[in-house]
Amino acid sequence: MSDASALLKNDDVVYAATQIFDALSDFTRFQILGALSLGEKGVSELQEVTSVSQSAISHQLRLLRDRGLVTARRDGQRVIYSLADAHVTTLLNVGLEHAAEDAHVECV
Amino acid sequence: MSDASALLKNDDVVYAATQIFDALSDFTRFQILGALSLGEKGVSELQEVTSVSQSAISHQLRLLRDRGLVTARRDGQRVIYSLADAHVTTLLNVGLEHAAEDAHVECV
DNA sequence: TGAGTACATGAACAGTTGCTCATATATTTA
DNA sequence: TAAATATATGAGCAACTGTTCATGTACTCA
Repeated sequence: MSDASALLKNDDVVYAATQIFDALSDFTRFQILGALSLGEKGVSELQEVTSVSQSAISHQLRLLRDRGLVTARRDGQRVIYSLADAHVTTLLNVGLEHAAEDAHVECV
Repeated sequence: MSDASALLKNDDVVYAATQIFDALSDFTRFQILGALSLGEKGVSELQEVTSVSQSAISHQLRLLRDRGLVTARRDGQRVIYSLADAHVTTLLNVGLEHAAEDAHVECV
């Protein structure tokens, strides 16, 4: 249990935090991570969730992998992606909840 | 209490979430918000926390205000900024905690 | 009113981002 | 091995971002 005001003084921690938020700040990447939060998926399955090309998705997956948010394993011709850890799921959910409240979304 | 998988299907909510994360994805903005999480502050006080010009801070404060993350009130010559709601504090803390864990920061 | 202080704004620019297109690599099956 | 399928990569480009510089506005006090 760290104290936030102490962490704020550590520039490396602050920078690391901005990098996590940056990964979540793009629509395509958020869709990818959101889809993966429901279960591991191959690239072509992710393509059905987003509205961009296969190439664009691969580029974003590379970025997410480089930043440690997703992991990949090969399964035959396919490459299966998963979220790297529970942190990502937590952040996705917190962001979605708050966005939903701010936007006054009707709860169906 | 919303279900994340339902929110994921709502493009407006997803976009709103990315906008929140985007606001937190810049070093200067994160420093500003972090400072405000410890209490309201004027522009010149925020300048001591960051390493950029007064103009740059004002520009970022404008962005944060437009996105509803901070509020401002005038007090004489000064303009005092505060975090708009508890959501922002929560996200800051969650991001910092996770960044600290990922970075294996020593807990002093 | 005029000078001084605090903050905001517009223009301009270098650096970055996310995309598509074309092509390369890896794997399976005939 | 050749063709088909699945994914990755590099180049190139339009759009966006964060900054500084110069200047504008708002308020206070003498």
